[in-house]
Amino acid sequence: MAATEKITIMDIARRTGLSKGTVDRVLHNRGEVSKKSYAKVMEAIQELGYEPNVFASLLAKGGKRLIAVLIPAHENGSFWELAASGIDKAAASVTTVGVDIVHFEYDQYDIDSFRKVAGKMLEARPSGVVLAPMFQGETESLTEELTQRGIPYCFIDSKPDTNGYLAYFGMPLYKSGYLCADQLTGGRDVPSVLIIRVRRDRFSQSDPTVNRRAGFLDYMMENYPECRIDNVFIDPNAPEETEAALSTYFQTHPDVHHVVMFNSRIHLAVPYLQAHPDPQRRVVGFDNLKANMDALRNGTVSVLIGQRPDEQVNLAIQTLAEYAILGKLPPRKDHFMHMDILTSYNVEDY
Amino acid sequence: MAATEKITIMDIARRTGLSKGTVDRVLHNRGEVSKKSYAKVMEAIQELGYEPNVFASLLAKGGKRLIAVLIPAHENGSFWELAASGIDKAAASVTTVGVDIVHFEYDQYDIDSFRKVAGKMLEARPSGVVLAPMFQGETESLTEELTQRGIPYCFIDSKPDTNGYLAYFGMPLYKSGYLCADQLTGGRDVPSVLIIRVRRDRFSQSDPTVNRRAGFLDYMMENYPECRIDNVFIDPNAPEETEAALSTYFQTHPDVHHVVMFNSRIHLAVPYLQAHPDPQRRVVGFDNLKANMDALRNGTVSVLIGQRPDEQVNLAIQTLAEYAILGKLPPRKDHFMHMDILTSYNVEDY
DNA sequence: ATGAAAGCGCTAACAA
DNA sequence: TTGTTAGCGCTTTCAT
Repeated sequence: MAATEKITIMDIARRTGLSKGTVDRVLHNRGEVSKKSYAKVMEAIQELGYEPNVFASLLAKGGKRLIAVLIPAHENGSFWELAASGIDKAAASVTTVGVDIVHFEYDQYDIDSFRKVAGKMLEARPSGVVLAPMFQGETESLTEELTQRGIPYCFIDSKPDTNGYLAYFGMPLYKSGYLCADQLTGGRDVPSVLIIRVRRDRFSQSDPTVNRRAGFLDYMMENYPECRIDNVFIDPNAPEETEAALSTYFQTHPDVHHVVMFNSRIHLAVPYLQAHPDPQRRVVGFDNLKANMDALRNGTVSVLIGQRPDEQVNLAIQTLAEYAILGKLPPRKDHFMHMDILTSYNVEDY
Repeated sequence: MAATEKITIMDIARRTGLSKGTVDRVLHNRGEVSKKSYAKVMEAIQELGYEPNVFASLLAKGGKRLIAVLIPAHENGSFWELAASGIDKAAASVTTVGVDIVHFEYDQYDIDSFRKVAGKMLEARPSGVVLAPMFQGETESLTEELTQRGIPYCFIDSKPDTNGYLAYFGMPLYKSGYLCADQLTGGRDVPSVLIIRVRRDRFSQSDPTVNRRAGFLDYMMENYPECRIDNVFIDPNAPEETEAALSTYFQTHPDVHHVVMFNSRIHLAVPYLQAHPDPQRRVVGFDNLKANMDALRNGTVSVLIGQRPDEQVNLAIQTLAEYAILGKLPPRKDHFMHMDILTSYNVEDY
């Protein structure tokens, strides 16, 4: 696997009758080299099978590279807090190879904050950036800017329909809805299902869960077309209202035992569900927020589908680091992460 | 997060009035240093917050470090083939920091082959070794030898009751049996269960699945004590016999719809099961062998519990590499991996 | 357009 | 026991 591993720029300098300096110049295309010398060097590189020594290069260059992570601010116990936690993990491993990570946060409901923070981020002149596409238009102009500056970037969580990104790490959304339906029904006919939704999402430009919902509904349509599917909308900022909404619903629909939520907020329904137990009930939600996992443990939630957001940012950072430092391209662009099925029996080691 | 990042051994040499050489000596505990100087250097390191520059170190050292992986030979489509596949993954990332990986294989049913291969492995003078403890006694003497030579080692898959290892990566076996039972029953009472076992395991000194079986039986005892549990033994090398055994069993027990196997060989039962479908049947097995995953896809197996053996060896190698190169100790010794629940709906991105 | 030379921070062999 | 020194392979001025 390892080559003879001895050819240095000195070897190729000698071979071409040029100097280390010139060789270096062609190696980095920094002009100031005659066509002739350029060709000679290139040839020698080929023939000798020269491979640069990363350590020497990095040592000589000195300094550090910067990788920026641009994601929504993490309110406590939110999905993005999980994602942010992947930063430290990545930091630990890339810091040893001379790259630092800066974390930029914006308000995911405020496009201006995104613009502002994105600007700040650019000023830091990062060698790579990890980002989650929240505002479509703004994301587009940002990536254009990045492309212009030759700064590579990775998407996590979801990705737009563009193509200039270095890599993407996320869950296959449509399939996650399908999986969710299967876990909810347990593969058995079910007469009715309640979908709890966050009111805001109803009008949100880009509801990240639409694809997931589509997958869910398709599964139901294909397997249990008779199943009745209800929707209840709640407000994440008004717990009492949530309780009231669910209460009202279940009073008129005591026969509904299957409950599902497509975003990471199933924990919002937990207080009501826990206060009104139903031995026949089955509840499925998404993402391993602490509150969700607690609900799994105490039995209020049956199954959680997880996507390791921390691992997503970790991988994105690693990919960027390898590219920025070693010029190593990832084997493929799109990385659909495995969907983890969590129950009370395997949640502990997650 | 990033310190001023400028302190070199030269700084600490000046600070202590000693020379680079001496500082280097204490940095690497290579004796030849007076207690006094040692203390001074250590203090300066603390105060200045010195952190070695990996690149410079690696550049100066030159050459490569070696990490050896010592696991059973991987017959095609076996569990150990999966583990072995983690080697390449790890290789790709550690090779850039100057470490090579050598893979040693032995016959897991032949203790002599283990001895022989272990000897060869030692001759390669690795800086670290990854191993799966198959033969208890031999493993013990090998680890003693490694300790003597100051070579760190990690266990994967399972681990003995010793303590000198750098880290361990594996599935929590007892809990995996518990989880398995829950997936098999779907949390509903079940009148009877068939456990398929490999005959050889019956007398095998160290059946890796005993703990798993214990977890399974405990779950059943606690939740469905009335459930009848049958065992059928099969021979992995005699497919017709397997078919016959299952056939005989199901002829006399047509009412049994729940089937489970605790090792990675559920695929051995697939031909029979597929030929004799039962819409009520539920089958649970372990490990993501290709044949098992195919059975998941075609519906013969309902659930597979996976432990990412490739990830286990990858992590073990990474840990060893970090330790061997950077002297970085892992945050903890024992790493119980998450148990993945695989169904036909989430098997694709695994 | 090209060459010479001074490091980058650390290791290791040799002196002292 | 300690200090000195010559690299490791590459980058980057600064002359030429």
